[in-house]
Amino acid sequence: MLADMRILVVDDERTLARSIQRGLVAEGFAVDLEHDGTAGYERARWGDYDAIVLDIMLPGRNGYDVVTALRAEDVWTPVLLLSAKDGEHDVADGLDVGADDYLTKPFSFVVLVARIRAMVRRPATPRPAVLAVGALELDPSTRQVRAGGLAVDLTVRELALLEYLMRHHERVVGKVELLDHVWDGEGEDVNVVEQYVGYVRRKVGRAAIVTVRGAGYRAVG
Amino acid sequence: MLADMRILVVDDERTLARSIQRGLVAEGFAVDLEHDGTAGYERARWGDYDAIVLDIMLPGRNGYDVVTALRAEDVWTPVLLLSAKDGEHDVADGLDVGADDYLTKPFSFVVLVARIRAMVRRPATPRPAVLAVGALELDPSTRQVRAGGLAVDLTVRELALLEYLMRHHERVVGKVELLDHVWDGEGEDVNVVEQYVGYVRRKVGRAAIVTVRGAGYRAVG
DNA sequence: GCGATCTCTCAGCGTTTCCTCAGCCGGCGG
DNA sequence: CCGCCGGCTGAGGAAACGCTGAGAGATCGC
Repeated sequence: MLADMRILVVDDERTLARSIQRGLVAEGFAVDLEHDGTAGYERARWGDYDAIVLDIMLPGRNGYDVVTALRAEDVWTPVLLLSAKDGEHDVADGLDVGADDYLTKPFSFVVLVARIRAMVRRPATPRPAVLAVGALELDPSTRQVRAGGLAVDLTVRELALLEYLMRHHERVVGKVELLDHVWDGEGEDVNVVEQYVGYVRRKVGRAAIVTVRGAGYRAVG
Repeated sequence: MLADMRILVVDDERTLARSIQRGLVAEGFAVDLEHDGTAGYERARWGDYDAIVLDIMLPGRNGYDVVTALRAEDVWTPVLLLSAKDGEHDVADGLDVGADDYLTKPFSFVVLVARIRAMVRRPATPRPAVLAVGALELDPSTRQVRAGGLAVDLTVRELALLEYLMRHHERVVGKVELLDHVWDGEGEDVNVVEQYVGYVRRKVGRAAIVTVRGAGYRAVG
């Protein structure tokens, strides 16, 4: 079952990288090492791996960057991020950006293996290039938005807001959550969110975003 | 964000359990203690916790056993296992059986807290998407409720009440218990509960919630 | 430097929601 | 038969919630 599972490990702490490699090899994986972001990215892009273990803090380009770039290049190899800190935002951001899982250092080796196995087992869900919810379409790469076929112009904030709502349209998204992810500020007033929901509604149509009183908003197109 | 995070700690080493409790309380969690597997299981099953810290070696039933039983009962509260030995296999077994994370004793308290936070944050274990009791369906993520197929609109309080009743539909739920869990207030009047049961009944149908005189309510759909 | 654009704060408004109060109903025990 | 207790519900005021117009800084291009 593990025959021919190829894993790329990108971490600049060479001792740690080595020991991860040794451990994974003992588990039957074929493991390649890389020690900086740029090289890691190139290798991940062409290397045909089954999984990538990626440190966030890296020389060259950081982990988020590498994942974003890979996903933009249509490389959907499962990525497990290694994070030195355990602040909430970096983890959430990593997952947002297209990583599949994460671990906080220091981590247990057994857990690492379990996570990798789970990740590989689980069918990779390539994110579609453009988001579509009902009559709404949003292409993150070109920043173009169409509502019911016709193009609308959104400012940066408006777009970020709509994109987040569309990425999570299957559930109700709370205002504080939006504040966290779209405004990445802490002590702000949720009224900004309301104001911007208003702006977006005026541009894409009132019905595209429904208010769920006491809970938040939901994109329905 | 930590407001109202309830944690159950099950460990037969009372000194250790106490000190974990003290530490977690200082971190802003509400913590209950239990010292053997059987009691721990019962409490975990009914207690509506946000996370469970569970020793593997326990009198009564062991940790694996408890997790397995909980998962079988459809309780998906995140579980962190505490293992005394650090052979790898027992840990892997624990994760296989449905635990979310584990720590080997002795562990650092900071790590424990970080793991708990991570566990609670991430929807690791698949919680079944919708609750269903008789003709009632409730989807917590979209906050949608259907009674006999047709959608009904509930306010925040009404929804919380119905959700609690549905999550515990196999037994009668007392008014004071509802006051505790749905209103998280102390010295309130149970009349609020009666009032809201009335509201919900009007919306989802009179028969969905039966009154058990002198005892409380029960969701039957 | 100056206007245009964008972002965010503030205050006010109408509406919904929440909770309290008080009266009502109905079963049950005396 | 009557009174009591537990449960139910209509009414209404207070508070919370969500939306929006106005406008002040900030930023950017010209």
